[in-house]
Amino acid sequence: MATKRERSRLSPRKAPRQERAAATVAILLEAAARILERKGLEGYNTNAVATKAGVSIGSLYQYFPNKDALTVALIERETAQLLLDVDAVAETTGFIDGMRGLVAAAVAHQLRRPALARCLDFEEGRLPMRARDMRVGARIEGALKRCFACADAPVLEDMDIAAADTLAIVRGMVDAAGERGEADSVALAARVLRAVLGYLTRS
Amino acid sequence: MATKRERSRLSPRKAPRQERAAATVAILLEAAARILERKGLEGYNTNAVATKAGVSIGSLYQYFPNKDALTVALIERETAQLLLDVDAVAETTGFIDGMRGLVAAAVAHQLRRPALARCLDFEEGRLPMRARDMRVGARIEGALKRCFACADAPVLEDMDIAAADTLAIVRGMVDAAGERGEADSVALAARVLRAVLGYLTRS
DNA sequence: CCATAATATGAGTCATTACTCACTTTACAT
DNA sequence: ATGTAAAGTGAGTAATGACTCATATTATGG
Repeated sequence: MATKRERSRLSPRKAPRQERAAATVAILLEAAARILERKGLEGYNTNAVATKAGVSIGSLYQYFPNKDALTVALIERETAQLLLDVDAVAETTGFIDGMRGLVAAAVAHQLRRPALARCLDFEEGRLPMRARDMRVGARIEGALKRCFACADAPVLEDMDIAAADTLAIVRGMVDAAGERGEADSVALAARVLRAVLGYLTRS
Repeated sequence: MATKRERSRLSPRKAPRQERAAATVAILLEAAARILERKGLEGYNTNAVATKAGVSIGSLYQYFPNKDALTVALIERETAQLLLDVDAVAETTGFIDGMRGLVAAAVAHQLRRPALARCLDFEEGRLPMRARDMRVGARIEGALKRCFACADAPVLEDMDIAAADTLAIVRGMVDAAGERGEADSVALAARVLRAVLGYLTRS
């Protein structure tokens, strides 16, 4: 971590106008992802990203004003599908089905690229991301609370705490599973659902 | 992260012989802890640690051959009490009491210095620590499995998976609680125990 | 074609940081 | 007292890594 210069801008420097530029941005993001999952935060630096992308360091800084902006863009790319899945659960009616859907979405997300997800989770905690409401965790908590409001949901003392705990259980379990290389998402989702329902329904 | 030199030695360079030296080592470790919990991994560097400790950088390297060795020593200092507590549970007889004891130990550990524990957890995953068996997680899993073997324990399909999942649930919940500043360890321990027992006893 | 904007390049700059070493100071044993 | 080993010092070294900028190449509209 050399140079602690401006780190205020987190949004992209400029949008790519031509298809060529869009491709460059995509390649840069994928290179960043690969480095993070292979070398971890330790080996994650902009020079390495540019090299791995086969793009000059100057091009990287055409689109991202600084390293954190690149990280944020990657977080957004990685969580896009998860957020779609989470929002889709809003359509579901019923407590159990809702919970099953949310758990399945979280498991699928984390098992897609476990090491990457873990690094980005850590970075998200450090970055001054835009409004808390936009953060992935907060949006999942919102979906959880909607499930808790279903007619067939168990009675809960404090929905906020229940949502936070549920999210923590899911994150903890899928994170650990990803780390030890577990790949069977069906079995994992079943166990996570068991833990979550056990927590929520136990008197 | 400048210089990627020798990082093989993880044990202290030499033991302090005089009381003065032992004090210096202790001060260095505490300075490292404070920096980690205030500035995170980002601001954690040996020069800063030495300065905060009011000790010269040279002295730091008298006792720690490299930065990782310092981190490892800090991990050992921080987890010492936890491991004592975990081993003490071995005396307990009975499944429920054993689980209660383990959960209480984990909660107490993480709430002691939440931000620090989180950083060290992350670092432990990266460091080539001595034998897996020595790692904190592995030792807790061992204690869990001993609980699972109690006569009054629920029947479990796969103890290894159950232990790993249980540890993940505990870690996830206490980690999240620490992050959002929850301080009531009794309430937290109760909820964690509920989650764990819910997971283990649900058919 | 040509003008202009968009995109791409990469050597170079400068701050940061892990770590060394020649040296001084302090404590202890005899 | 004094020799010796332990402890402490901090300026300095070299590597690293974020980021700039002058310049070159490519695309697009007229």
